[in-house]
Amino acid sequence: MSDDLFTLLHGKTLDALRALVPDLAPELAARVELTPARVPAQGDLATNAALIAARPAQRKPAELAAALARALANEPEIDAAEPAGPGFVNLRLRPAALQAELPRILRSGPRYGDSRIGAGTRINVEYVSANPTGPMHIGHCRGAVVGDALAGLLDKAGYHVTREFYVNDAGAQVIALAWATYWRYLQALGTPLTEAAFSADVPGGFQYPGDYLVPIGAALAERHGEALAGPGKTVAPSELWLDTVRDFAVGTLLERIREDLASLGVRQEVFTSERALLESGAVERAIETLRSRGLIYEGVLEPPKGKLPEDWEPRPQLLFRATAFGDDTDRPLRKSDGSNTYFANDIAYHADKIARGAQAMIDVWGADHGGYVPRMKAAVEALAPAGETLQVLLCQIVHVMRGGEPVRMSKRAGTFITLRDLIDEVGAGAVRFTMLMRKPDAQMEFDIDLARAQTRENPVFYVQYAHARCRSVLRRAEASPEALADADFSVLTDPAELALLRRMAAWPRTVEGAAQAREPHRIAFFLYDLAGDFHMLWNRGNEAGAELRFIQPDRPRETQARVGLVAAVATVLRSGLAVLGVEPMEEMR
RNA sequence: GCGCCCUUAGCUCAGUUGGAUAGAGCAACAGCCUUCUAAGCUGUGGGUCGGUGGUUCGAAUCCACCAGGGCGCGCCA
Repeated sequence: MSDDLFTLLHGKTLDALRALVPDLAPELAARVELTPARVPAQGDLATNAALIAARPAQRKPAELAAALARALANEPEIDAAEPAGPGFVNLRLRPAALQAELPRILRSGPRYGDSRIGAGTRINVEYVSANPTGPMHIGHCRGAVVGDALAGLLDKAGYHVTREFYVNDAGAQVIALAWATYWRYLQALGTPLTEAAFSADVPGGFQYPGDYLVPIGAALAERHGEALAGPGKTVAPSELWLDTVRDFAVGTLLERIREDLASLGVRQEVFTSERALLESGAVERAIETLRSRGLIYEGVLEPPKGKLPEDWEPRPQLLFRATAFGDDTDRPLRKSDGSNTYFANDIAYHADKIARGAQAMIDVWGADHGGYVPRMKAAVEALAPAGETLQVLLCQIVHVMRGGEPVRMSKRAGTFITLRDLIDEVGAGAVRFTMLMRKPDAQMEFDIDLARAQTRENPVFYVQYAHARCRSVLRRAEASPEALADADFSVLTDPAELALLRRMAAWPRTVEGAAQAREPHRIAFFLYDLAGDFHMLWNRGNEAGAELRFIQPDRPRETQARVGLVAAVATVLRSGLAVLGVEPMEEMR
């Protein structure tokens, strides 16, 4: 835990409660909360402690609350403690207690709000994990941003985070990619071959007609000349070229994906190749592990309820007993042609993550994979030698809006918006922040015009503007945060200043809550609120009389304290933006 | 037919894991610049938290049923 104001007072509340109710059960103590007051009339903080403990202590909540209030009122940080409502205790802090948070912020710098709730738990966050069959488009973007911000959040909360990308470079879709690239290669050699004519030769049907493979085909032609083609630059047997073309196309596209991700500020340190995993025999090993636990059998599944696939027929299959772990049905591991299902590969992949040391895993997926979650969690539960866990975050669909109209996208028609286009148009920071202003399990509209707007409507701008204003003051004041930490902050007594202090004091608590809930969007909302508090105080400095201007040459004591306050705001804003992976702006003119 | 997600102000959305009188922004109306960035700030109005029951000191939050929207439903990824 951090040693911030909230944590300190939460501890004191629990101590006071235990003094009144000595045999308080730990699970009840864990439910005791200290939360910011909803309305100013209730003071600064409120606790539900008496409500939680009243029943086991066989006391009336209001009476216990009164006793608790009397005890807490003696604490030096607390100005007043009063029982309220059905059994709450409202606490009013001494301004000094809030002011004391400022030196802590200024001395901690970007580490302010760091928490140890993660306790160094090795947690693997896997996100994006697109097929390397084309450029990143906007559909991949939300998962990339949410995963990356979640990783940043968990890192700040004291977890040992691994950021991972699973490269789906095995299976039918990369074969299809190889064929499409081969077509572009033949074209680069000068073979006049229409898509229709070529498609007839492609097993499983032609895919990936997009132009982005043209340069890759050309590069192959340059590197290999006619060596991969048949006589007269025609289609050669695939044994001759498939591996070469596939590896080259996948490698090239993956490199491009990494570049796109980097321009979004996403940097995963681990890229795991599905194909390498398969070639290592990992799938067989994982299945053997499950078999040794009696969780693998040969069986016939019930037909799915509702609409039946036309070619459905009962067939014995190699099955994983997912129902033993809460799934609706057992799940197949082998296809009818004898190859492994994607699920089988994924079991091996998660076993691999565990083998590499992951104690907890988070997968960020698109909502269309929702039906896959129970079986994957079942598999991890079945594998986990030491209780390793899997959580899956599903990101709902993003609808892109421009000029008030939905932007239609079709991969086939090549009208999808690439991630690169989006970043070029609105900027990486705005893309990230905007994506994080929604909880991931709700569908969202991404309004391109709004993300670019320079008004309060646009939260990114609003937060950046607050930071730029802070920096402007600090440039003028020419003071270092370290020196400001020694200022006399007792002059900060205006309600607007205290509100800002209260907000910043809630930062460590916000980090912990967001990390535990796996909800990075809470950080974005916190920053938006903090920026609002700051803009308000700023404008008070423009009022007649200007009592609250930060810099007042004839009042050095006030100036020192207020510039310290501004430095703290800048620090917390930077700290929050860093969690979200957004670069703070020094100036906006 | 079944499963998962969503439904909160005219619009876009929060709601601190069950807390007190449900909050922001936009839009509407009324104000604030000789000043540290007015790209900003202040105020006013606006609600049957989709519906009905239940659980308890207390429900937007948990449970059941219903309605609407989205996603998915042997061997695709």
